[in-house]
Amino acid sequence: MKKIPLITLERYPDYCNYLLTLGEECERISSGAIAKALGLGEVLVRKDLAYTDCVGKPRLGYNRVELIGALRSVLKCDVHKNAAVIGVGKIGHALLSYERFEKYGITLVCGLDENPDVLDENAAKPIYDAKKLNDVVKKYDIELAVICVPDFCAQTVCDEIVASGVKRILTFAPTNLKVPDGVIVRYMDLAANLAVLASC
Amino acid sequence: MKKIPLITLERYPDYCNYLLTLGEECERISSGAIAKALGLGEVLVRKDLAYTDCVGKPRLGYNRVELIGALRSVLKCDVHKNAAVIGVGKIGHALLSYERFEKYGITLVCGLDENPDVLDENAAKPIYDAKKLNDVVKKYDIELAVICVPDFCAQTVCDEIVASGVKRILTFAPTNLKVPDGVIVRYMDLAANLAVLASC
DNA sequence: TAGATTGTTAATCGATTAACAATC
DNA sequence: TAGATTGTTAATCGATTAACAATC
Repeated sequence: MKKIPLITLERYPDYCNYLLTLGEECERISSGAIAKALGLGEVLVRKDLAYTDCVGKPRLGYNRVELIGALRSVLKCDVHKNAAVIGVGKIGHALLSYERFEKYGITLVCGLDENPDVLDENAAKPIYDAKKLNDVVKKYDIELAVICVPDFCAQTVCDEIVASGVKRILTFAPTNLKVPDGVIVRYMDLAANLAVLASC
Repeated sequence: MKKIPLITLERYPDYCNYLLTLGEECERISSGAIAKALGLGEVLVRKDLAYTDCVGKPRLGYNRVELIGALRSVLKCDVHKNAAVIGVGKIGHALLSYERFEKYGITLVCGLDENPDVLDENAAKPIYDAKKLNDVVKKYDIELAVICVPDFCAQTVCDEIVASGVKRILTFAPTNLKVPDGVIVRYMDLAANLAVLASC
């Protein structure tokens, strides 16, 4: 099984979301229809889908339900994963009550913060002292960390996360993080995105 | 002046942020140093910077302050722009108190929502009735709209935004938006990003 | 069967990297 | 001057699109 290019993987949630908007009355769908709905080329859609183990039938297209299953399988939606937010300010707090991660098999189980005022170990989504990072990672089997701390301490927090054994990091801090091989970082710089949008 | 590729433009905030972390004691910097700090190729850095009007000097590199200015100029940071959030749930609310947009010359001036319970026209960042979208866009000269409404009404809200004359839209809803030519949409799907991170 | 749609191979396009002359 | 670093031209790499035979 050939490795799926990141750029293809990044389109999979879009395919999933679109296919899910189509009701039960849609049993089969062609690459051309998907392409048109998402504004992509139809050959690109077929190339992307060819990485999954869902095969289309000439003349009939793809089975919608089967295709969703194949995409979700690549996205590992059926393997449950736990995530934690480090830094529970406004953004971190908003993420903790964000429900949408579940559809990809991800539960944001808790937050961690240095500020004693925001700690609450008994909440539905508990907020632990940042010093307990190692224990929390072990207790919940955290595989994904979301960094929502202020810019200046992002690298320090990142180092602690890496030391705790977590290998996947999503960061909202606009800082280029240095991580060892094997650790993957994705960046979500809200301000930069808005700035690029404004200037293009 | 040749059009700057989007992928280059998307790296400009990273260059800016890095250059700003260097203090006054750094007067000049080479493409190699920037490349190393950001994990890019040094020729790529020079290619990217060549789109700005900052020219480097062989042997000396680029003047740091001048380069920041040139990057900010392309990113139009010195042209002030107003933005509004449509949908003031947890995420929309967090964005309203997010200060980081200012460094790119963008002010998130207000929110709009359908829910009468969250409205507050007298707050520092007022929240208006969504019905007043046209008036708000005119009153504040809104150039950027951030969609934070639930998935199912994202397209409807998007259509209203387009009708109000706003041509730049950042959306947190995981829905492919149909917009007329000339309107640009950028997508910020938090859950999808975490899912891709988890599966790559 | 005929025709729509797939999967694949070849061509194109754009982005990155390599090579190198120019120059401070 | 000599050497580090730029800017540019050529080569490579990867992603997208075009063409088309296979097939349901």
